[in-house]
Amino acid sequence: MSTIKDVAKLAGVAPSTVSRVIADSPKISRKTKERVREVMDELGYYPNVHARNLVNKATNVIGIIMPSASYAPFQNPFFPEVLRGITAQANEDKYGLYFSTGQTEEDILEEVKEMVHSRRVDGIILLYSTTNDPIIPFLLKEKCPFVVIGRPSEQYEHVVSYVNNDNVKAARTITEYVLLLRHERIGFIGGRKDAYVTLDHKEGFEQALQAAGIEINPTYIVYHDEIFDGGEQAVIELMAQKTPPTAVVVADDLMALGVLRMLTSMGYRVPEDISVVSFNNVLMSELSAPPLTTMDIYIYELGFQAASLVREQIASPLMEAQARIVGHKLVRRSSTSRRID
Amino acid sequence: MSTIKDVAKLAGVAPSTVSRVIADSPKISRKTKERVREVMDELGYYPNVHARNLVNKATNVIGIIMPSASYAPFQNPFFPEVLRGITAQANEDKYGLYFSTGQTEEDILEEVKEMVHSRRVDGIILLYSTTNDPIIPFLLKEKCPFVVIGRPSEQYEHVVSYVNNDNVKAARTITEYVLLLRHERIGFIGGRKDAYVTLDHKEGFEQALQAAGIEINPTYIVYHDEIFDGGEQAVIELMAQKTPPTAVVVADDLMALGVLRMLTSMGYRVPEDISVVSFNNVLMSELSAPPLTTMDIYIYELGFQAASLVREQIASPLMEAQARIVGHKLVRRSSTSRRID
DNA sequence: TTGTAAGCGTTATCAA
DNA sequence: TTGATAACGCTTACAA
Repeated sequence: MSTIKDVAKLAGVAPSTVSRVIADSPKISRKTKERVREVMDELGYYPNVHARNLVNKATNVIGIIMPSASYAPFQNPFFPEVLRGITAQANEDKYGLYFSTGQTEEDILEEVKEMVHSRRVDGIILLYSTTNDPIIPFLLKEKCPFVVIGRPSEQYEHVVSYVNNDNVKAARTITEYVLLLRHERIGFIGGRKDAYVTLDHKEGFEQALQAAGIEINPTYIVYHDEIFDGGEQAVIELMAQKTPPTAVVVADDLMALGVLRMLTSMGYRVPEDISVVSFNNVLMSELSAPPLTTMDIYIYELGFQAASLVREQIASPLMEAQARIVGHKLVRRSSTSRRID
Repeated sequence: MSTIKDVAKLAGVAPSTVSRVIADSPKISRKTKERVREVMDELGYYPNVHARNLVNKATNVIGIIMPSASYAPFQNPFFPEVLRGITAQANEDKYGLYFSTGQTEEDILEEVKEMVHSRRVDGIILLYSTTNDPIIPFLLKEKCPFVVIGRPSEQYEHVVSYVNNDNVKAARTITEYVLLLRHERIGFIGGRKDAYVTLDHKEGFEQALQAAGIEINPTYIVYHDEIFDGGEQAVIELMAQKTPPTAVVVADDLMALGVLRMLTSMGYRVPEDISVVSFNNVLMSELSAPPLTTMDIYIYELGFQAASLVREQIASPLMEAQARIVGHKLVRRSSTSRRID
């Protein structure tokens, strides 16, 4: 494995000259550059990243923090899709990606500390957002550039950068759609209770009901973490009531598949007996029976924007925090119909 | 940000002593260790990984190579699941994960070269295996420890380590199952033609037919890359024939969902009119209508074993190549039934 | 335009 | 058991 010195010697120049050629410094003559480059090719020379990072105090690597494995994560196509967006932009920017492997929340916090203190990464993308996440204050304290996908607590709203959907609005809209279909008894199946997306969905859901003058029935509101089983559980809770809902708003497409399955097994027909809507528009939502009416939130774009925002944060560390809101779009399919009495 | 020198000064020892404390060298007195550790805590000291990697010539990082985005990748739950296995084992072993971001095959080869030459990683896991992949000879030439998930070409069989299923056997078994259900006209929908898993599936499929004394009908064998659409396309090709098959063996659960959908839209009933089997047993295969009979290949285990194998390769570079075969298991559900004429 | 030399934060060798 | 000191491979003043 050759070093900069080998190249220098063979090219008959000083190591610093080779370094300048690598950086494509304008102060080096074309002739020298050519000669040095030839030698580099000949030797198959690649700069040692560690030596380079050591002096540069930068790594060109972004740390990607996954939620703890205990929480829905990799099973849900949300993550692969957001990663696809991040990957595309990172590749564009010549950034590398370093992944957290922690299985528990404590693990992950430790990993983040290590990433930052050991200078493993120049910036971080958090793929989730929950209340009271100790990682956010930590990153803030360390002045490490980072972006959260989702949103921080109100407390940090103006100091941390994030990429999010307007989940309140999205939930409000999808609920309004259900209301327009003449449904009045509408259930809400939220995700993990400490995720901001859940809180925001609930807020939008309630706004829609209130605006329609419909009283909020707390027994119609349930929460579940687990991806399919959660949906199935939730259906039991909702449908066991004396006057069950005629429509449900579900946190996530995958959970909605669980809902569909349980409903079907109970003998309900969707959408004739009960309408189902959800969020995310992952591929699967189109293939279910019936295909789901769902809110597309442009997951790929969330990832793409997060990567581009973290690049900006790294480039200008003094830049103030920035929020980017990605759009959403209702995709009408066949899991919803007008209520008939 | 404090360095080893700061710690040394504050603790009243030499930097080399601090280094020994970090390594928990037995030659350092307990008293000194305690004092140094206190100071490290006080200062919030973390070793700089680049300085360390520079002298150690090791990184404790594994490179993960995804297939090019043009090939089915992230959409398919196979990848998240295999990653989950890798992550779990890597975390255990205190290895970090560095991801490729390349979008094209050339991109990816370049990235691999950079990873290896720049000493970014100690070893590599290839998440796919295709014929004529230039990455394998490259890694071999560089003597970089690596493991492929899937298998290398026969040419390299004894020199590269891999973790695979016995895909020939698995395909043979699932085909035999279909044969036992009295089907004789059986279609085969393979995946990407240059993937070894496809070749092996086909081999097993044909073995089963031959053993049953059934002639192989080339018009019953089709290939498709794209995940759902491929399944749908394939159905058209297969069912448009004068005597269409009464059962199909599909490369992948997701593709099978496409198959199911197209079949349904054409008015065929599954399994009454036509039986469908596939491979992988991803979560979704249980939720389809009807739930799929599929071959579980223990994807998580593939990832887990790959990570543990690459660790071994890194630890003993002279160790000879090793193959690990993960089991498989037929999961009978409702997409198959006895042929009735 | 190029070369010399110091320094980035570690670890390891050799003395003490 | 501990301390000096020389690497590791690169970048960047500062000189030339």
